[in-house]
Amino acid sequence: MDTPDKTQITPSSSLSKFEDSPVFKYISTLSPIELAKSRQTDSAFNSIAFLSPSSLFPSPQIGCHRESRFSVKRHHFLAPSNSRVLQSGNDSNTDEGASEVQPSHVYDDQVKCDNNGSSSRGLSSDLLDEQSNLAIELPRTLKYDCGSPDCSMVPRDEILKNTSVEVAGEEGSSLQCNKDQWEERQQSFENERDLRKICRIFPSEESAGCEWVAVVSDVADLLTLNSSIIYESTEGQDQRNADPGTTSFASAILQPQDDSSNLGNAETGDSSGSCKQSELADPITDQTPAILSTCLVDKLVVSDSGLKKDDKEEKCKQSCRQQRSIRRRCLVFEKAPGFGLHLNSLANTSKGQNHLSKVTPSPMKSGEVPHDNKVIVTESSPQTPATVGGNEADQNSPEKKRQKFENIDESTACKRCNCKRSKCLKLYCDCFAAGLYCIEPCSCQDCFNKPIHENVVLETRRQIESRNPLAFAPKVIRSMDDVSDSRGETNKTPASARHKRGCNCKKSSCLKKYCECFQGGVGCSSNCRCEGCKNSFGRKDGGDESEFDVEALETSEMKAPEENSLAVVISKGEEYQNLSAPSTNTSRLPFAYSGKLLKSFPLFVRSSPQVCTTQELDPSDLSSCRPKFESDLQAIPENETPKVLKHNCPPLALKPTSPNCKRVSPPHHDCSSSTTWHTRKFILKSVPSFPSFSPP
DNA sequence: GAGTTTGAAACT
DNA sequence: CAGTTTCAAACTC
Repeated sequence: MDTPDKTQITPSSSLSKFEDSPVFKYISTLSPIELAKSRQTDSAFNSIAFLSPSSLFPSPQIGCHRESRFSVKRHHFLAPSNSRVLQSGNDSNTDEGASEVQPSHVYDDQVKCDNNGSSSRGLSSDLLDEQSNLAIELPRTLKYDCGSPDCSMVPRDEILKNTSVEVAGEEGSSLQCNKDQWEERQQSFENERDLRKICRIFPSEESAGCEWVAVVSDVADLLTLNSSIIYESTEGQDQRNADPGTTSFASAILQPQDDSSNLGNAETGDSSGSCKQSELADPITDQTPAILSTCLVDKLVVSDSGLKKDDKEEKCKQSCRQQRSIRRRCLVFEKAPGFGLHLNSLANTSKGQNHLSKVTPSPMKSGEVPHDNKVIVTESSPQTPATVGGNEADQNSPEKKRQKFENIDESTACKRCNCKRSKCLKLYCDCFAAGLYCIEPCSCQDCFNKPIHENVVLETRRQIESRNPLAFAPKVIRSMDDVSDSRGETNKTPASARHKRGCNCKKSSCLKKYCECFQGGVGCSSNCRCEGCKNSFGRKDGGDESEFDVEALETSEMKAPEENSLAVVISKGEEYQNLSAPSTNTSRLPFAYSGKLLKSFPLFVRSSPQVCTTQELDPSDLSSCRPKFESDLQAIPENETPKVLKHNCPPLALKPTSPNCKRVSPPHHDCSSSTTWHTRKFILKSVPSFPSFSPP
């Protein structure tokens, strides 16, 4: 994407080639406007390669962080339009944009000729690869288009028009059409025809933003999983190339650094440009809630910005110099019935997320929800660029990975798999089970759970779900009424959570993490077939909260210390309602929460409304946190699970991981008493609130 | 770090 | 559905 060659390609050179072509000559005979024509094609290319970036992220949040780059973008997209006035080469920015665009536009023409205006679905992944950069950029540019109710912005119109021309694929001859439409644009910028074309192409739904995702997903065959890839500049391109067409747009957006060095420098010509990109980190963070709201009905966006303001600039520069980027994992689930995502992985992030605490989680608005079946999970690796930057040489080394993994786990509770024989295509693999691609921190071997093997992953998931439709469903669920399960039996764990299927422990007495119930921080239930259950969170045989004395909690804590923090996160419930409310239009299995990977996906989750943020809690507050009790939220009657999954926001099984949260209070009271809750608790609408932690 | 234990997942 | 095998995490030394 950021191949150095692009910058070397001067607009004049590529342009001259194109102008020398017979086609161009022919076209030029049709109109006196020549240069504009070629540029127009460039824009068209962008459009065709990435159908509806404009619609992709209608929500303002995305736009926010892209905004800083808007000027750059306008050069890319407006310059062509203006090129009829501008001379190429006059503006370095324009040059930059032209250099990037032009090579592809020729290709675009070829594609159009071949496909005769076919939609981007017909585009090969290779094309997308080549244009991935543009794909990232275009949506950013177009954020204004889709995000703004006001269409008055000239740049937007221009962009839309440019986009519409080629994207619509309605022209028999794209070039001819381009010319014609371009002339029309010349005559009137208010012409909405093109815009309406866009609208046809990208249904103007509130969730239109997701159309873009859908488009990408089409190429990716329903599911686009973008792993957050920590790559170096030399590897980054390879990596990107290795992920044909699957580069998550969302991922890219959430991760401006990817092209910061590219575009940022393009605009400014120096490192400062990239720094501007880095400054986007906060905006990105701020956007998180919005992103969540946009994608979260049954979509969870988990991402983080790895940069802190304090070090932001310097880290930015450093990262720019090193040309390092962290690509956030991004999962985009299209309408793939039965595809669920384990959000297990979402927990564990107490640290390093403070910056997110500043973010005011925005309850998801139904209108902000993109298409129903899209799930966008952007996982951000907790590592900051600086952190990442340390691992240049041996990232592939298993030991290095493990070390890194462990470091990550410590600092950010991010854990990845270590599969050796399953190819990470079985539920053994935590990553796979969580619906996530394996990424660099993983120590897996022969891993197929990567975007490059997307089809394999998808097919495997289908197979697994064909066997067990709930295979990717949450494993730990919270009781609806705090006390009753689907059969009316009483579950009285403090968190009212139970492992959906129950454990089958024989030797561990459900006191070790071998036990999924214990691991999930929930008590055993009648669903369990365990023997000698001594689950400190609640025994199968009726042990309940009464057993939750401090001693028991501490015991459990010591055995599963990492799970405590999340409990804090999940407390206070109003927003969970918010979370669940919009999900009514979801039709896909929710994220699945096995609980194992909760440690893995720290950061952004907290910023989301669904997942309470603990950022603002003092460590002391954490001490009053409940342990795992609440690590799983939603009570889903066993036989009703599918229904619930459809109509409710996916329960978030959050596995606390903070090592810091060493102290755990008895379930009933303490949390409230000692803690000023800045966090939210997650409670389903229909689910009574957690027992009040507040003093009576 | 290597080896063992454990129980879920997968297989038969 | 039950029994067995495979697998990777958890755990121990």
